[in-house]
Amino acid sequence: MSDVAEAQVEITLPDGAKRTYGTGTTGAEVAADISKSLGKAALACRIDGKLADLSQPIEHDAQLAIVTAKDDAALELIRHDCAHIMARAVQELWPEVKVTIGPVVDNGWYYDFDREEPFSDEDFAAIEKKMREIIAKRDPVTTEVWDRDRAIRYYEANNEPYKVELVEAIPEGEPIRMYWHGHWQDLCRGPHLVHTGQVPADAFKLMRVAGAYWRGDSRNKMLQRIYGVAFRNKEDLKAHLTMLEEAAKRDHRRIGKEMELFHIQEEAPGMVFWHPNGWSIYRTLEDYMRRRLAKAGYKEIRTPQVVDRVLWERSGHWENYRENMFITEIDEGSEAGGHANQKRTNALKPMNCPCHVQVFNQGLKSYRDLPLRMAEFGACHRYESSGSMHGLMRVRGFTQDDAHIFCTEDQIEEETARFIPLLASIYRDMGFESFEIKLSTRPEKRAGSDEIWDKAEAALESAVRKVTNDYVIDPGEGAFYGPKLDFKLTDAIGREWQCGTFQADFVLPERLGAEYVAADGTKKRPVMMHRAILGSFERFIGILIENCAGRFPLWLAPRQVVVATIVSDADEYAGNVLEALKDSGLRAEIDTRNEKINYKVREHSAAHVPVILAVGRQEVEQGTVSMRKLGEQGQKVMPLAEAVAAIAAEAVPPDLREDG
RNA sequence: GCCGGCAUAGCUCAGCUGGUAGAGCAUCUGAUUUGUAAUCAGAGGGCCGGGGGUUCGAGUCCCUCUGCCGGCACCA
Repeated sequence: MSDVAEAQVEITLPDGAKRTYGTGTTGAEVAADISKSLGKAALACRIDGKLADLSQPIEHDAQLAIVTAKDDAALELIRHDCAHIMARAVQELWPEVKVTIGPVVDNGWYYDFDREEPFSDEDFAAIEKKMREIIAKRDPVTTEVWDRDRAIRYYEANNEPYKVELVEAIPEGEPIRMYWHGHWQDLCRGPHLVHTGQVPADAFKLMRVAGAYWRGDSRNKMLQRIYGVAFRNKEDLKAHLTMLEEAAKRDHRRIGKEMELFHIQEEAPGMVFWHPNGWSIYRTLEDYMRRRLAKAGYKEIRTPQVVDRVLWERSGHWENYRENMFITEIDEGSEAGGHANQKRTNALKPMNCPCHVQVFNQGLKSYRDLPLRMAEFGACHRYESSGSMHGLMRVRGFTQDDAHIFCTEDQIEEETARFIPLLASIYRDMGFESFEIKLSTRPEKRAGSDEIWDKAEAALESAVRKVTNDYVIDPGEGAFYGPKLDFKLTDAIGREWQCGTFQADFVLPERLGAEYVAADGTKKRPVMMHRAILGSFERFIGILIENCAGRFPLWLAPRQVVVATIVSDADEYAGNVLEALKDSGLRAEIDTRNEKINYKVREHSAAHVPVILAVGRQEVEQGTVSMRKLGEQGQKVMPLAEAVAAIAAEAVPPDLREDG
């Protein structure tokens, strides 16, 4: 032991400087040694790149970096300590509450508690106050590594059953780290700040309380989760709260109401009533997709929405998906006098694939027909659980931009390679520049031989690589019937949405007996590729609304132009302007109300109308219009024909533009 | 489905500890003919989400159903 005590470690700092200390020195000591101010500012450290407590002894030569408030890691530390400080505050206020886990999440943290009484908004104020008291105390944060039995006994003695479970779950060989924030104790991986006073007292806020299952399993008890946000300083917190307000303003449910796009009502939860403005967007989008798919070699079809259970039994949906299906039962034959009350059970289709196989199965298919790309704007219904519905984003009745590609195993790669650029181009046209690709590979429980999985996974991956090396693999996350690619796009405020998908299926063609005649004259099974780009029209329009905050690009805007009169003497001329716009295929409306032009401009601008053409006496005399574009200050007076041509040119859908 | 919250005029919301409803915007009517983000005046408008209960009396308290909101779970 004495050898060790005398031994020295060489510490290399980020600027390359080397310093020598006794073995077991700590980051705190080194920081204080470098300078008094650094010693004070130090929050934590990195030992050989790994974030660690300042109090952690350094036993070997190491790279050491001191983490201060400027460091990116500081935020995470602050949030993590907030979680502990909040848990301590809660237990000081209500000692009977049992603590569980409290990780850092985007912008803040949460902590799950087991408490009989629900937390109320009033409780939040009390908890925040208590947290500030704890911060003001500047209680030191200390840590020890305990052995498992001791930790378990400790938590049993303290009546913290969840902590006992957590300790038991820590894998052999991993340290069981106990932390104290002052007198209050928690099990934690760490690292933590040096003392509670390093958390800014004015830069955190408790946001909301929500239910959450213990360990995320719905069979377990529901706990109460308190979410909070924390930042380096008051200004950042304020900026974040402002950002949340801005995000709320682009909520598609709110904009949908304001712009009269759609509504949903109690008698049809999760089903959309599209209003004229919303339906205009929908149809414009559908027309666009129809052109894109036709150009990409897809044949559009249409299949029934109500189908006998027999088909669902054959496809496997009856067994695996029934609880998500709308089922109808009707009496047949009772009136005809035959067998009374024969029941026939149908289901509303939750997916289009079985129907598409039926179309494929009509007539004998040759290998020369493959790949066969069968597209449908398929109206589907799924009985989604009541708690999962959300505006247009998660509904029970929706229409997919669905297609199935029937092909040979050898064609999977080529079809994948065709699909990805099509998807990218469509996303770009919709205003989304970037997206992520995820490859999900074979799960434990699966159908199909290893050979075919090997082949399909390799085909998907190789096709992706032709486009980009920027993709992630999610092992074991594939469907039981085949591997898949998922595509996630990023919207204007940085949120990600999974829309596109490209999935191989080895099972359904088998179950529904799809086959083709191969070149050698034998019958073979095709592989089926399920694929969608938008996902569903409903959800995608929801995403579009939030992405542009209701200010649609001209080609998608439901009302492209409003002609607004300044004086009633201009009414007749305004009518002519309207006709000219409509003749050019533009969606235009006229506003001859007895209101000031200020009023009209304000109202139509608020409604996100892209172009307002104001006409007064001057315009009538000169045959001009005064054009005002949304988002721009001021206006331009120009001859009517010129204005119409300019607007019409801008309103051409992106796939039909000359400049491509 | 689970936990918590919410449901009042077309919209956004107020209505304290129970005493048969109120504002702004919108709508309608009238005046005003107006030059680029709100002209003025007046009027109409509500089974207070549905059902049940407590009470002399319920928008307000209790139970229940439905829907919505925030999460969680789900999303072969």
